[in-house]
Amino acid sequence: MRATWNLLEKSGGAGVRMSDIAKAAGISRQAVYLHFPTRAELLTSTARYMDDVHDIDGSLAASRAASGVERLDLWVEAWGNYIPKIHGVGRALIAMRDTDEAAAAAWGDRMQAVRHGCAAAIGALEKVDRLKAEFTSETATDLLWSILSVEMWEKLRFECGWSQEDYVLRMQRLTRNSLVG
Amino acid sequence: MRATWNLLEKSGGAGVRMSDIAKAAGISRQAVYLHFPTRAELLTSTARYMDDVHDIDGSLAASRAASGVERLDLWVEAWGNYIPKIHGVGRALIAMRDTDEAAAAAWGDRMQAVRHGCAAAIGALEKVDRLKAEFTSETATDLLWSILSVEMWEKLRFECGWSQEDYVLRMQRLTRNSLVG
DNA sequence: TCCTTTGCTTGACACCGTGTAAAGTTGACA
DNA sequence: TGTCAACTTTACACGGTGTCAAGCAAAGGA
Repeated sequence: MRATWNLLEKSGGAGVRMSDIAKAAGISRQAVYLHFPTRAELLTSTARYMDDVHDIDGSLAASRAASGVERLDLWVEAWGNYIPKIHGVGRALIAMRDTDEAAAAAWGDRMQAVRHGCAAAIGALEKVDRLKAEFTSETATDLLWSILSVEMWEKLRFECGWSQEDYVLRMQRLTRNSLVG
Repeated sequence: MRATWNLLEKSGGAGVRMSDIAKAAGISRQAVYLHFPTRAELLTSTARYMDDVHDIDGSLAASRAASGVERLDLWVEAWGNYIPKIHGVGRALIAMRDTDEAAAAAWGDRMQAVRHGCAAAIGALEKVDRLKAEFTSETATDLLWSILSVEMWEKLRFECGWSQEDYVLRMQRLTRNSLVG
């Protein structure tokens, strides 16, 4: 899993074959299949492993503790800064989605978890009556979740050349401007 | 190209093979290669063909004629309503990006054209001094372009279940709230 | 010491989809 | 009658995933 992680990180998630991973791990290609039945399984296991190492729960603690607009800000920051860490695996999983049912499900699950984070931030906003009137909590969550998607991050970071700091700052402003009333 | 179009439209852009297209067109798989050297070439030709049929220039005329905030609104509407028409081909091209250089370039080109549309809308906003002070025209264009990306449309339309009307309306509000001062 | 288990190795192969190649058919047109 | 263009069928190369089988080496218990 560490080999997978390394390769995906440096390649940005594309063009990493099972044989590359095996070579990097110092074992034969077949040996990889002794541990992980499919490529999708290897990727999702690696993702879980990365969550462990990065202590995702810990890094989201600050945002969970806050409330109202501050909570939104902290959530955007926390998740926004987590994206680059998982980006390699994410990209690989996203690429497999079209052809591989298991990959689609795995990535869908992870994104559903992110959606819960978004819903919680929106909930906090509603609690202090600062959610713009035009939104239901549902649609606001949809919007926040889409804005904070990995795809959008990729576009802004790589195609537009934004720095990570810029990204977080501007996403905080964007979400505040569009959701907070 | 019509066969390609049909298939990609009904499949949402995934899982359409050269042989499927050939069958749908009523010719052999090899005959397809007599007309289009590669899959990427077929897809991009189809995209151009669709632009022709849809008269993309015509449908953008209204937004080009307007100015200021109205121009932004009309641009969001025009492009937002064009996305579903090209979505099938777009998805297929996006999926090929990781492995196929030509597909990446073709899709990049098309998106660059969209970016010009975004830049023009931002320019119109600047001309009447309504672009929020926090933005350069560059970063505002980046943001508008990313918000109006096909990926974001997919997410809102399919994963969040928004209707096309909702999508356009809410994107108009979002862009106004976040860009117009 | 022998036997078994565990974790690997090598090598071969099936499947899929893209793309290439070659030889043959059909119909239009000069 | 001959030629050309569009197409057909058949076959194959390639790359990547996943499967299968036989074998090997080290650890550990009886």
